[in-house]
Amino acid sequence: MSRLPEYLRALHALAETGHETVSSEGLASAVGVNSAKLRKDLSHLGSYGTRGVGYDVALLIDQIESVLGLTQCRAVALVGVGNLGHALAGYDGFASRGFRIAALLDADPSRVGERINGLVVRHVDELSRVVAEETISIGVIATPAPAAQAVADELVAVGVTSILNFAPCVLSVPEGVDVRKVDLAIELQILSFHEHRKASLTALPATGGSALTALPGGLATTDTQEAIGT
Amino acid sequence: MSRLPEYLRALHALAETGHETVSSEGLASAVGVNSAKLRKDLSHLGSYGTRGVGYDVALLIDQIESVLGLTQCRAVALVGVGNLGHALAGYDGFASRGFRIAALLDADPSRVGERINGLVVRHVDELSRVVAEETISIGVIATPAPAAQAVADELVAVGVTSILNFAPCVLSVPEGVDVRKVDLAIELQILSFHEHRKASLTALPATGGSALTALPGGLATTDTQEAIGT
DNA sequence: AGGCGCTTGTGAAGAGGTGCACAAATCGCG
DNA sequence: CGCGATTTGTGCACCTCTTCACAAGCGCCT
Ligand SMILES: NC(=O)c1ccc[n+]([C@@H]2O[C@H](COP(=O)([O-])OP(=O)(O)OC[C@H]3O[C@@H](n4cnc5c(N)ncnc54)[C@H](O)[C@@H]3O)[C@@H](O)[C@H]2O)c1
Ligand SMILES: NC(=O)c1ccc[n+]([C@@H]2O[C@H](COP(=O)([O-])OP(=O)(O)OC[C@H]3O[C@@H](n4cnc5c(N)ncnc54)[C@H](O)[C@@H]3O)[C@@H](O)[C@H]2O)c1
Repeated sequence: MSRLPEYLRALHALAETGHETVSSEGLASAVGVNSAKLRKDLSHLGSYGTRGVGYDVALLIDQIESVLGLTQCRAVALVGVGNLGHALAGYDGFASRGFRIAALLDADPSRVGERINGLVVRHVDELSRVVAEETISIGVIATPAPAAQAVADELVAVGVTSILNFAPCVLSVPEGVDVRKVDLAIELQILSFHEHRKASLTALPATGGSALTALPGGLATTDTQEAIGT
Repeated sequence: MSRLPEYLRALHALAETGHETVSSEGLASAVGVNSAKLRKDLSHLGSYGTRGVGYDVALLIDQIESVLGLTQCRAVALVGVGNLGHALAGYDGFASRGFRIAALLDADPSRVGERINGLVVRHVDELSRVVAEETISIGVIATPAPAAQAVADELVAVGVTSILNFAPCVLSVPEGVDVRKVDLAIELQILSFHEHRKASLTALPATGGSALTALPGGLATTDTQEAIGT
């Protein structure tokens, strides 16, 4: 389930504020989901709640981390240390979430050798050597779109089976390889769509505007978080 | 539909390579979705295809952009010009997708005045003035998590009704305000989950591992793109 | 020990998305 | 002009995800 990481984040926050147990209601409202859904999700990984009491925060964290395979730190290789790659390499928030940036790779010779956050940028040709040194389990692509497919192919070739892609393009990968993409422009466009719909609804409350703006309520934009709390 | 932006991106790519029309099959495979689903999506915004021929690329681009409200460039305000904010501010890929970064805001006085990509960083207190100058339709939060809620409140207070949040936390906003979040650690954790599942499946092909790893096939991790093409 | 309030876990109903398969429509060509 | 090839648009069945509602279980208080 893709919601498990969100539960995990909320649980860590609760643990830090001293809570030892949470009710499904409490955790659900912290994450912004229905409490029944949360209970059903949690029940899929076994029964770790106590009726009448709730869930043991620490125990649940362990359980979720175990299911997510975060029991030990996972090493990720970052390919493309440009604008965005620099930000990612300099980000210290991954460590606490179970990840360690183990290698920085770039094709630009003038970038190779640069030191960022204690890591030296290496040439992308060294990829196979890097993978041999470290047990890389995830590759992150932060190169321009035209180079992304080639980089993905290289990652797959050296045995990486999970890729996070920031380039705005679709990657072709063999079966068994997982790709997730983050495209900020798409996020903005989805917001733009809602903005557009809100605007035309207030402008023409009765008649309705174009075909789509007249559609019922909230359509289906994945992962939105609309109107939580006050 | 959250797939519309993806279609749009693929259509732009097709337009650049000279295609004047596309069949649903062609476009679907470029995006990595079922062709029937694509046709159904497209039929929701009216009939703009010609049977026996396909869809007119240019016309379809116009239609989708119109539905998404991208007919004119939308102005976005970026709050938090740190590590990640710099990368976003320096990114030139938004313009071609319908967005213009119109303002950079930060709370740190030592950052105020800095010039990035032709824009001057202004103090976050000037937010209301900035919104008055420009018609800001989207706010982007790239501050540390503890500051994110306060920034969101300020954005809402000055009339912003769409927010893209990079801070790893849940935002509370009043009804009518849309929030989308991008949490890279969550993306990595979802990949980690699949990685973990793949590992335990190959290790114990018959017995199956823990409760969850024994679940059927592909679970439900939103937005994955698994094994497309070869 | 017994009862009471609270919370989990889950069956069942509902809603929505997905994909197949096919009729309707259009184009090109003989 | 008619026919076949091609492709759209969609009815229908299926399936997953969501949500409600409630029984079962647990702890605490009397
Ligand atoms: N910067 C952002 O805020 C932002 C936002 C959204 C999307 N993106 C996307 O992220 C990607 C990177 O953006 P950026 O702004 O960092 O671009 P950039 O041009 O600053 O950096 C790209 C880096 O990739 C390296 N590179 C190019 N080809 C390579 C190859 N074959 N192997 C290894 N490295 C290679 C380049 O040397 C460069 O250092 C782009 O696809 C962009 O569309 C960036
Ligand atoms: N850098 C990354 O690659 C990365 C990756 C994933 C998530 N994030 C998240 O993005 C956010 C920003 O990350 P970062 O690395 O850029 O952090 P950063 O510390 O480098 O930058 C944060 C910026 O926000 C400013 N700020 C703080 N409080 C503010 C306020 N109230 N109003 C306006 N500005 C304020 C700070 O002055 C600073 O310039 C964080 O929440 C982080 O968790 C970053």
